[in-house]
Amino acid sequence: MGEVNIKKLASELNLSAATVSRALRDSHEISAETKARVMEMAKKLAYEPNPFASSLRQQKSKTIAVIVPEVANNFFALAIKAIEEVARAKDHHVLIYQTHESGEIESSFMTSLLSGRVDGVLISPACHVANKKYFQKVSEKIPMVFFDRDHDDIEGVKITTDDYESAYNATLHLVEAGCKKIGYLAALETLTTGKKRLQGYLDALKDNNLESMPALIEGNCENNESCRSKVKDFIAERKPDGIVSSIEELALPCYYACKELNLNIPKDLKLITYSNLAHAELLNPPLSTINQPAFEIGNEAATILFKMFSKRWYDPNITISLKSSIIKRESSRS
Amino acid sequence: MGEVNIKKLASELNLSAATVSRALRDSHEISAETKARVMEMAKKLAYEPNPFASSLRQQKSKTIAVIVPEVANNFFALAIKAIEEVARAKDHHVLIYQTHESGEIESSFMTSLLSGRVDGVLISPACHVANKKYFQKVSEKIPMVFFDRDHDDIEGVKITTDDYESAYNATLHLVEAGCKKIGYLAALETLTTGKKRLQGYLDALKDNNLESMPALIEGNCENNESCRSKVKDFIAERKPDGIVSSIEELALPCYYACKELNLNIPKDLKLITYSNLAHAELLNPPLSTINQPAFEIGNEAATILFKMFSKRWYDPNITISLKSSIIKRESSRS
DNA sequence: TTTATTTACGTAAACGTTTACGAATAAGAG
DNA sequence: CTCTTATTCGTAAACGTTTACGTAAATAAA
Repeated sequence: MGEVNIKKLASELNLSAATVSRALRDSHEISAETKARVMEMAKKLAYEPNPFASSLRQQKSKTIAVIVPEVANNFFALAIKAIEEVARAKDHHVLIYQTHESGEIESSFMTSLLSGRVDGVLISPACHVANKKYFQKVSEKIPMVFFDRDHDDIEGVKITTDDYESAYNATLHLVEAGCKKIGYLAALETLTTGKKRLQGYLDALKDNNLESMPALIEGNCENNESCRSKVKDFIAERKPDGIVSSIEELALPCYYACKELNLNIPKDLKLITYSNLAHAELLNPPLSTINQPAFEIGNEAATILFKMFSKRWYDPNITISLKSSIIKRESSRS
Repeated sequence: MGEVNIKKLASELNLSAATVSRALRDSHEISAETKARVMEMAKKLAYEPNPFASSLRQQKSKTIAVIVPEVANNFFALAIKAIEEVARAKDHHVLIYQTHESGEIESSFMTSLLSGRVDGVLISPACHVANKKYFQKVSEKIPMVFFDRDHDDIEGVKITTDDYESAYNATLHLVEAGCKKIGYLAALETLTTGKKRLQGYLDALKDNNLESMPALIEGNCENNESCRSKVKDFIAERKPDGIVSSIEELALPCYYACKELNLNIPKDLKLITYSNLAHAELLNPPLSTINQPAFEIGNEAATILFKMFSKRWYDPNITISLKSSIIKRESSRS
C-alpha cells in the first residue's frame, strides 16, 4: 500500500531522495523555496520518518532505557516521571524495564542493550546481584547513570542521596525522642545505599552508647503476608521502643504488627522510615519520614545523561548526592 | 572498531551472512552442525543483533507503547507494572509516554507512532482532549487497546471497569450509612469513565429520592494547594454529609479540608473514593475505597494486544469490563 | 574575460538485517 | 543409471534513511 516515505515524497516533488532528506533536516544546502515545498508535501501526505532507518544509518536511537526494580513504587514512579519529562523535552523516547530485584533479569536486559537499541541507560540496580560484569561492559559502550542505588565496587556516574547522614539523623531523632532500644529494618544490603543507611544507624547508636538491633527481613516485601509476619516477629521478640526502617515497604508492616500486638505508635514504639508516600501525614498516626527527592533524582540523572550525550560531561566516575529531608511527625513523637 | 555483526560472524566462520542469519533464527534450512558453530561463535564474540536493521527489514519493532496521563499514580504504576511483565514474557519492549492530561501532547505522541516505531499501543487517554482524529488514524494502522479510560464516540478494544455499577453501589453505601446530602467530586468528565461514574452516583440518589450535589473540581490535582482549597470550599459551602470521590486525588484533600474545618470523618462527613492506595487501611480514619483491579487491567489489556498481533483476536470493537471491589472502612461507617 | 567560489541539487553507497531465488550436492525413486 | 527430491548453503536485493562525493549553474573575484 502507499506507505509514504522519502522516495514517495521525492517522486511526488520531482526531487531526489537526498534533497528531500536534507530539506526535512533543514540543511543549509537546500533553498528556502525547496524546503517549503518539501515541508508542505510532507505535511500533506502525513509523512512520518521511519525511525529504524534513521537509527540504522545514524547509529543513534534517540531512546534511553530506564531499568528499575519495580515501577509500582512511590519512589521509582516519581523518578520515572521526571525522566520521561526530561527525555520528552529532548525529543527522546523512554524504554522501561523492571528487574524485580533479580540480577539475572538485570543482566539480560543490560547485555541486550549492547545492541545499540538505546543511546543511554539510567539504572537503579537490583539488590539480588549475580555477576556484575555487565555493568562495566555496558558503561564502556554507552553512557550510563546510576540513580538512587549503586554498587560501591562499580565505577560510574551516580546520583544518590545522603544515605549515611539521613539514617544517622533519623536515628538520632529517635534517640532524642527517648528511645533506648532502637531496631533497624534493613534492606538493600548488597548495595551502597543499604550499607550506608545501616552504617548511619549504627554510628548514631554508637555515638550515643546505645546497642544496635539491625534486622534483615529477607524476601521480597511485595509478598505482604510473609513480610508482615517477619516484622511482627521482630517486634514481638526484640521489643524495640524505636524503629528506623530503611525502606517504606518494611515500615508500613509495623503499623499492622503494632495493631495486632496492641502496641501504640508512638507511645510504645516510635517509627521513622525512608519513604516517598505522598500522604504520610494522613496515616494513623502520621508517619515520620525520610523523604528522598525522587523527582529531583530522576531529573538530575536524566539531565546528566543528556550532557554525556553531547559531551558536556567529562567525569566518568563521580557521585552526586542530593539531600533527603527528614519530616518529623506523630509516629516518632516523644 | 570491531563491532561484531552478522558479516563479521560470517567471515569468521567462512559462511555467508545469509547462512548465519538463518542459523541464528534456527531455520530448518541450516544443518545442526552449522547452527552449533554459529551459535558458539556468536556467543564467543558476544554478538548482539542490531534491532534497527531487523525492524527495518521485517517491519516489526517488537516494541509497544504505553500512553498514560501520569506514571506517578497508584493506578497507572500498577497497570504499567503488569504491562511490562506481559511484554517481557513476549520478548517485547515497552515505551512509556506521559500526556499530563493534555490532548495536544497525546496527539503528537500518537501521530509519531504512525512511523512504525511500535507494533501496538496501550492507551489511557488524557481527559483534556483536542481533536480525536488521531485515535482513528492510529488504530487503523496498528493494534490499539484502551485501558481504564476511553471515549464513547471512539470505537475500539477497551478494557474498563464497572464504573457505573461501582459508583452506584458506593453511593448506595453512603445512603445506607445514613447520608442525606451526598456530594460528588467529579473528574474525567470528558471520558466515558467519568460520565459513567457520575451517572451511577446520580441514579443511586434518584432511586433513593435524594438530591445530588456534583462538583467539578477544575484544574490539575497535582497542584495540591488549589485543589485542596477548592475541595475545602465545596465542603464548607455545600455542607455535604457524605462524599463520593471519582478519583483518589480528590479524596485525600477531603482529609485535609476536614481537619481545617474541624469536621470529623465519618461522623460529620462520610467518604468513599475510587483509589488504588495500597494502605488505605492505615489512614486516619481508614479510607473506604472503590478499588480498581489495576494490575489485572494492565495485564488483560497487554494480553489482548498480543492476541491482536497474532491474529487471535478478531473483534475490533468490544468493551471488556472488570469488576471493582468496594472496601468499606471507617471513613464511611454509620 | 577567466578563474574561483558558492549555491543547490543528484548519484550512489552505506547502515545490518532478512529473504526470494538459485544452485550444488546428496539422497532416494524408478 | 537416470530422474526427482531434499538438504544446505550462497548471491543479491530490499527495508528507508543519511551522507560522502560529484556536478552544473550562478555568482564573485581577478
